[in-house]
Amino acid sequence: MSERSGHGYDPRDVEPRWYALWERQGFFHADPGSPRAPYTIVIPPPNITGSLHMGHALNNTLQDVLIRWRRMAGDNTLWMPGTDHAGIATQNVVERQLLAEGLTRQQIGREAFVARVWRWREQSGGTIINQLKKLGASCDWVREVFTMDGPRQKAVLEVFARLWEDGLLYRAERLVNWCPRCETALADIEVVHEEIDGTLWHIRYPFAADPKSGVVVATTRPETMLADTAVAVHPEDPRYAKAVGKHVILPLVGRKLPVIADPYVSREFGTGALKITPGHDFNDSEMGQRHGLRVIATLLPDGTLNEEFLTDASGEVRQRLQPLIGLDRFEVRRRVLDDLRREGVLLKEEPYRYALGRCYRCQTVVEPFPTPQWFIRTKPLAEPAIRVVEEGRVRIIPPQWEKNYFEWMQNIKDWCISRQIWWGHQIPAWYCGSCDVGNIVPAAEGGYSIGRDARPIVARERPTGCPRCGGQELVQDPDVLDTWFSSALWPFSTLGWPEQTKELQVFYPTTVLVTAFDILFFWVARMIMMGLKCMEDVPFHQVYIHALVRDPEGQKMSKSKGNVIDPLVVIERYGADALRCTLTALIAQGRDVRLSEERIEGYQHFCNKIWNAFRFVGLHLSPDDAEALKREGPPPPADLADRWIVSRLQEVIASVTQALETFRFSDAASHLYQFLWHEYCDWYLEFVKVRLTTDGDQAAARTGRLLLVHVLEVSLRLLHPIMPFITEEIWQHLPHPSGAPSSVMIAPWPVAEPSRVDPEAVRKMDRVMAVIRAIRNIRSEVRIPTNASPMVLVKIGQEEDASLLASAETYVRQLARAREVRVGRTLERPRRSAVAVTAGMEIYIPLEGLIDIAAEAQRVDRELQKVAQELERVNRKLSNRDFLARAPAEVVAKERETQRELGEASEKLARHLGVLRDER
RNA sequence: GGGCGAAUAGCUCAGUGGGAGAGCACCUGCCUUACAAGCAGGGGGUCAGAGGUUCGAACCCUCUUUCGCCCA
Repeated sequence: MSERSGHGYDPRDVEPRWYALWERQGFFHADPGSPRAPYTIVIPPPNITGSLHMGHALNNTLQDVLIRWRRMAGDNTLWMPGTDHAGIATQNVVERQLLAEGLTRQQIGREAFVARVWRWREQSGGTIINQLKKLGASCDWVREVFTMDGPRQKAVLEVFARLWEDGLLYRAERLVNWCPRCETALADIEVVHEEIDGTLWHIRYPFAADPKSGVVVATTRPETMLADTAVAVHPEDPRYAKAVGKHVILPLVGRKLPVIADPYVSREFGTGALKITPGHDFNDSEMGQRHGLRVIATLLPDGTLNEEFLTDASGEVRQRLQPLIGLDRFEVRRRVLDDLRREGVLLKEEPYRYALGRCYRCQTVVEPFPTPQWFIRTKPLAEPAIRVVEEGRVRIIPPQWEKNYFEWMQNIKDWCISRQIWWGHQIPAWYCGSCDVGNIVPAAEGGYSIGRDARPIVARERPTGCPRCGGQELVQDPDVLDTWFSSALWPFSTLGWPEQTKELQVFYPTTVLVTAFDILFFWVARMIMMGLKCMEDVPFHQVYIHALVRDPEGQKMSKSKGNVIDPLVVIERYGADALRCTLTALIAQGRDVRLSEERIEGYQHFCNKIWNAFRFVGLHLSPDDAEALKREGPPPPADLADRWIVSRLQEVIASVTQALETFRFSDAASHLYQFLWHEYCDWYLEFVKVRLTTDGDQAAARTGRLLLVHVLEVSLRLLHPIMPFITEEIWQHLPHPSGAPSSVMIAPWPVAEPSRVDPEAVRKMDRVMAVIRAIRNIRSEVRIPTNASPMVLVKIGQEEDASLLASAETYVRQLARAREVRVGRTLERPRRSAVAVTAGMEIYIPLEGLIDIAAEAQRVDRELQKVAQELERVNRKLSNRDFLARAPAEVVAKERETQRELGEASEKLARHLGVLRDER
């Protein structure tokens, strides 16, 4: 890293200082008693095991931009913070700790384990909250909640009971996605599918009646054959017409399987014959139901082979397969393949690409597994949730996500909500130890499991007795709820529901939810369903869906790839403002953010630019100036440059505000970047510098100093939501009227004043700047030494330009480093001078022998070519009769104007080129 | 297999029918007292390809190619 020059902006001591002050002053706190319009955002609760990554940084930066903007705009803003208990993830963390001590959770028991997780949460669960503070997040921290705290537990119990009472919950044995490592069921969407290069094995199942022939099936999971209960073919497949109705013998096991016909079978896949395993495959399970097939589960919850598949096997088979019992399913696969090979029924192995499902938490390959679980009937909840989006009561931004939402909602499956883990909301269902005792199955280490046909007693609190038999021995369902169950209640549980709190009344429905697209189904869809069910109203009016942060090559950032950019490191090195500005500027609707340190460095430079502009402004501001600003506010413009910058400021206020209103974060950032750097610093500050350094009009110089402060002050307010720290640091140094707010974060959001918009000044300054640019261009191209001050002649085409250039003469002279600027309608180009044509004016710079005339002729020729090319295009257009007849009049008029300008420029350049060539 | 999206300067991306843009990178010249983390100037594009609609297409339609994501 380069050495700091000493003039740079150093965020490291600035940022923590202001954050502490804001928090201490209570600026983040929302008052439900306020009469102002509410504006609410609930934070996507970060996982307590988490540490701030770039996804969080992006997501929370955007929320903070919105919240800080609306707070300044006068809304009663509530940014509701909290954390998520993250069932499996948190349990995994604490189990790993136990493992390091040589313990398992089963050894210490459920109660001690849960106590230990709570202890871990007290110590480490707040890490990410402190990291959010470093980012500058202005959450209402005194309201911080947790998905497992008392009020949130109460909300979960209430919703569970209501769903039960309304018939939207059921407990049943179904094939579910099972993670053998976590030993729990997963919801369908918690399974991540990944294409892999695998193998398709062809296995011959001999006919029972004629073992010399048979049916060849193809499978990617040969070990599941142990649980096969049929072979299926397509009813219209001529290859197998004679096989249907016959029986085959399952190799290795010896079980007799019927050959059934089902139109579900694809004739193109493999051999056209499918082995059917209702206990280990979702499609087979459905087919099994249609044909009344037996369900055999060959695995234990940990993925090892059990003995069930041998129930009807002969003693000989039983003995032969005994060594497989207790082996892991993938080892079983290897052994089964060996055995099949030995028996000569493994006919073919072909490479095959297929999708493999893995646990989204631990990447273990999931296994379809029949177990009793709790499900939510989602269809009745999904219908109204679809409707509110169709009707626009919930707006999804950008709207292309609506399609995905509808697609998923219309094909929604029942939601498996029970998890066989200990950390989470334990299911509020009890079973009677008297009349239902047969379903309470003792398990290892004093635990128990609940049978398939148990009769649950659902209640908001532990029932005193069994409502059926009065029995007193009740045991609670050992399962806990899917973490997303409590997250689905977040928009109202955080506000105190089911209590009818003031907060709930004022801040629900929330205004906008900001989240990444990857949890649209996990979270957003479920919040809409639950909000409508429990609150009878939408949980939020708008959902802003943003993309993911990736590395410069577009790869997902991950620790294993080593391409992670740690936001905390970035904040330490470049400051939170630089990071926030980068993320805000790079986020474009629907596109992933490709983040590199290089980009962040660019916005660090922007911080530095603003800081140095402030240093200049501060340096020239006298105590009298400050007093005047405090007393009277900004002065009226003294000249054209003043009118120009004030007018441009109004346009920036309007465009930044509009960008934020339409969630175009990057537009807001780039408008401010462009204005502050390329208009305020590059031009206005230089104009004022001219006034300050020449012995001219002292009043005009003073106006310039005051307007520099004024424009900066307003810009800082516009920039504050994106870059809260540096704007506060500078804002605090600027003079403010007495009674002004004590912080920029509670200062009013700027409002554009139409009366200060001055199109004439903008148009005129554009001409002045064009002249300066043209002179600079010549200087650079013909290599006039930097310290030389040549004479400049400007031949004008319209009288108005005479007064314009007269009034701006010092600006032109100093910013273009000209000794003298002579303006006239009838000026002749001096011999041996450089020439430029711009804005209808001709600019001559006599070069007194320094010039290489041939090179200058070449330069002018290049310029002429460019103009001629443009002119050619316009001429072609204007000679098209159809264009003249059919294009709108204003478009034609504009083209005519362009034609006139280009024509003049071209003619002038051609004339000068001719003269230059003669001068050679 | 179904769906969605993308392809514009070396890179990252704006640009919803009427003069191809920005940031970064690159080249040239400057330490000009706010800023070298800077200033001034400059070069650079068959808007993936083909066809269509239109007076006019980066933009609308169709097809093709390539890439990404989601669902099965």
